[in-house]
Amino acid sequence: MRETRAPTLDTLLREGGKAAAGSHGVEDLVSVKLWQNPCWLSFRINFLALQFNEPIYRHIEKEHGLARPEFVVLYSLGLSDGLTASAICSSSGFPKNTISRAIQKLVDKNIIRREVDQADLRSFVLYITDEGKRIVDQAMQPMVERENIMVSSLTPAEKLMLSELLAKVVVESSKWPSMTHIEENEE
Amino acid sequence: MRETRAPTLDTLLREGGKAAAGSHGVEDLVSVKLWQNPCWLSFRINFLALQFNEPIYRHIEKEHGLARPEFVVLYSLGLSDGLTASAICSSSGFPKNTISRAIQKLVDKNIIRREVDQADLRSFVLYITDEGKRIVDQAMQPMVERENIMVSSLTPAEKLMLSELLAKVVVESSKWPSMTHIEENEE
DNA sequence: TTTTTTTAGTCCCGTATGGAACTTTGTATT
DNA sequence: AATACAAAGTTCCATACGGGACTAAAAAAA
Repeated sequence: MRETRAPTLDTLLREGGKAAAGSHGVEDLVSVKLWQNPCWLSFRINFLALQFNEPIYRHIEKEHGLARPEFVVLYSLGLSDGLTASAICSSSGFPKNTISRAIQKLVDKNIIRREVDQADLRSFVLYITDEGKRIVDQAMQPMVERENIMVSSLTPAEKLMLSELLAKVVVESSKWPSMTHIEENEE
Repeated sequence: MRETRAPTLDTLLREGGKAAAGSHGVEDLVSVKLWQNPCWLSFRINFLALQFNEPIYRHIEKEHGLARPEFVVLYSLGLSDGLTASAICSSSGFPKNTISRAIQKLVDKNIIRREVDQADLRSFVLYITDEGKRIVDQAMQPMVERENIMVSSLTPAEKLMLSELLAKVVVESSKWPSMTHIEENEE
């Protein structure tokens, strides 16, 4: 009867939502990765990121001829015009050379415009063009739709809760240690 | 006074957690992407995935000489030994040629072992070796630690809630439309 | 049984990617 | 003011990646 003692928090987290889910539908290995995984969070997050990104970026590539880094730049400017390359880098996580190339392509395609920042001659300020706006607007629709589909099984209250919890984690992310030198077990 | 009417659900979702967060710490563009973004979910998810993956995989590469696809294979086998390549593909989202290459490298390094499946001569069953087990065990520690750091600002109840909500979404993912032919606005 | 279609995995190849070095400008230091 | 240091972008280069064609085996259809 030792088996019936209260489960640890770790176990609870790992098996979070298992009871509610039953076992229908989900692929075998997916359910293992869901319920028997010490890294409950990273699997869930990565899996969902992938499920979202893969079809969306494939579609954007087909429809607008933009690769992912290009669209990331465009999307960022769509949310906040007049950005600098490095701002886009740090908010998106792409390395600066990748973003640099993306910017050049977008400039060539007349989707964005680039002006020297008079306050800092090293950097450029980027502006979205009308053509660019047209593209983001159009590309946004499928993205929003897919998001809605993804959370369609949640109640409004649950959606809100999810949004808030994730936001909380994102906000705290600036305080996480940089993990540059993780404890080296072997010297 | 029109502005004071109740916000829509969309607005609530987008601004989920804003009140609680204040504006301290978070980078400018990050907070725009958090609070003024029609795609609240995908940004949060992608951002967190990145914050997790980038340092972890850099570390694994440095410490064990394994690229991301290789580690994905190894990790999968660590959770459930005796898998087939295609199972790993569909649970991880990597294309099969990438996984195939990763498997070959791992076999060469004696980290996994590959046997022909007698029941289906096309496929191979993969097994983790002792060396492989050693590596996963060792690589797991920093992953778990980083996860814990990521959610360290949440209460146990919140962690559990987050785990359950994400799991629920993952479980439903098998039912999402494939999005192969998104509504083509232009012919 | 024969034929057709799907599935598992590999191979080929062009390209996008990201590390590292480099240039230029701005900021700290002395 | 001179010197060192950091930051913004670009360029170079090796390579990992993924699309697509291909082979072989299994399943489905005829």
